[in-house]
Amino acid sequence: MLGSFAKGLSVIEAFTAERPKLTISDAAAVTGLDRAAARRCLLTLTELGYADFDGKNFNLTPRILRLGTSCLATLPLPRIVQPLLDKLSAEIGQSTSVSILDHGEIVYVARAAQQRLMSINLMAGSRLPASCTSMGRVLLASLSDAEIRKILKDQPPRKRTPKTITSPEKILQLVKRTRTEGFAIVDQEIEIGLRSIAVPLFDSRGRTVAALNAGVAAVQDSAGELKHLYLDKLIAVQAALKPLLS
Amino acid sequence: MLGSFAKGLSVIEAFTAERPKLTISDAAAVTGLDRAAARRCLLTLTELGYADFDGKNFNLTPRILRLGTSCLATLPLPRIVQPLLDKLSAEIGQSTSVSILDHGEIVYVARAAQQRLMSINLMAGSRLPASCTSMGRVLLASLSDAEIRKILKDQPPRKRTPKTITSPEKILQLVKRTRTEGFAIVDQEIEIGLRSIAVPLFDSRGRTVAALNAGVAAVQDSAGELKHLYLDKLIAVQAALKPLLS
DNA sequence: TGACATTTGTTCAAATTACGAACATACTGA
DNA sequence: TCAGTATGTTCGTAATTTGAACAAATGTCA
Repeated sequence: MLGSFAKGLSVIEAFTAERPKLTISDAAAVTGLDRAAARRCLLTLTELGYADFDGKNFNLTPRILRLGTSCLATLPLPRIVQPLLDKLSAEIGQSTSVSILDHGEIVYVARAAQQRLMSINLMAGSRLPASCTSMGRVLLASLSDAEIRKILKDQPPRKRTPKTITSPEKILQLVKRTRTEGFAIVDQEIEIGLRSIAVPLFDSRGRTVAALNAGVAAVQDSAGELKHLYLDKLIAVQAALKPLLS
Repeated sequence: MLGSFAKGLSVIEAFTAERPKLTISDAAAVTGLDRAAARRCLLTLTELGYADFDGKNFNLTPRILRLGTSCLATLPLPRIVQPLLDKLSAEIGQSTSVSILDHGEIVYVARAAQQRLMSINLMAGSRLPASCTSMGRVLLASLSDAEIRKILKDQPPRKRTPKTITSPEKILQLVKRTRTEGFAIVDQEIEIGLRSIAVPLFDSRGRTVAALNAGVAAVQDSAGELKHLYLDKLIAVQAALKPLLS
């Protein structure tokens, strides 16, 4: 285990949208490193061109995107699903997305946006909690109950709207239902005004590798209508993609 | 300079779409590290959850996206430009994008795709050479001639299509013209069948911070028509964004 | 099939590097 | 202005990395 490598990575992760600029002390506080170690990491990042230093604050440069993007590029998934996603999105007139699971979070890997529904700007690489999203529920359904419980325990669901379900047992129940029904509907749990329906995407061997969803403005359709309006179309894409995914 | 941090980062960059899986020896060969060093980096990545090991090959996990995305999230740009980008794209019926410069490459930070024109799938974080793209020419125009020459020398333009201009002096001339005209048109230099027109995006102090473009299928409009069809709309967005960018 | 060659992965003492307590410097508020 | 606090930097010590040497696996030819 290369200690300084691990520390350096934690320093990179310390930069977020809320904290785009960090001083040495900031970085030390966020990462739990001492100031000297944080300084060494930041100086190294700067020397390598991954960060800038204006005499006071450090901030990441676009070069950092090479790291994350080298992985998105690594995934064959986006390229395979994007055409079908665009087609589906145009067909149903709604935003559609594909995401994968990373511990307790879903990570968007492809997206076909129709109009901006959400206050936050989702793009490939964006993350949302799995427990309160339709794609998350569908992805959790592919795990064992024990794994789901561990995730819900390690990252307790936060109440993002008054409708967010935060009880681990209730979520586990909903995930179990998703397992038998083959889809998940989430009603304004991530953001008021937004409902979504998701289905799993299977590879050719039948393993869940991703989730596909459609997001709909709450004013448009009721939660109950989502199934009748969109499930068939989602299932069709699911079937079309199955032989294409390794 | 934390050596093992630097080496670790180079190992992450060794993973690409073409080489999504690497053995220890592969990684060593690509990065120029010796096998022992490459091994330590890969094992560390695996231990931290950034990579998987199947007994033979290593591959990156979605967790890696936290690194790159923490930077995209860092940029206020995507969130500011996306709404106007969507609007522009719908208005002109063409794909539009915003990118920034990173050394000799442009990095997409936001995109509103209308229909897939290009064979490659562009998304936030994608990179293309600056020298043969309309946004790249516009961004290069904000640099000094010496800086441009250095970039063209360090990363010699590759012929991507028969129409790609690769002569450094010819490119410099085109960039100079872009400087006076305020826009750039590139005709099938990045991919046959694709033309594009770009303008710079200025912050409130008048500094070039990004570029905005529209990509058009070559069958639709001639290169000459691009200016009359789209330049006004691009300029309008440029003006609308100027006070919004710090 | 077996023996040789080559490639890949792993170990460990030597050498280099990182660590962090201590020091210096820059703020901050009374 | 000055004490108090927070932030940044240095340097001897201690831990980590290094890479040559070894072992294991894989490929190849008779």
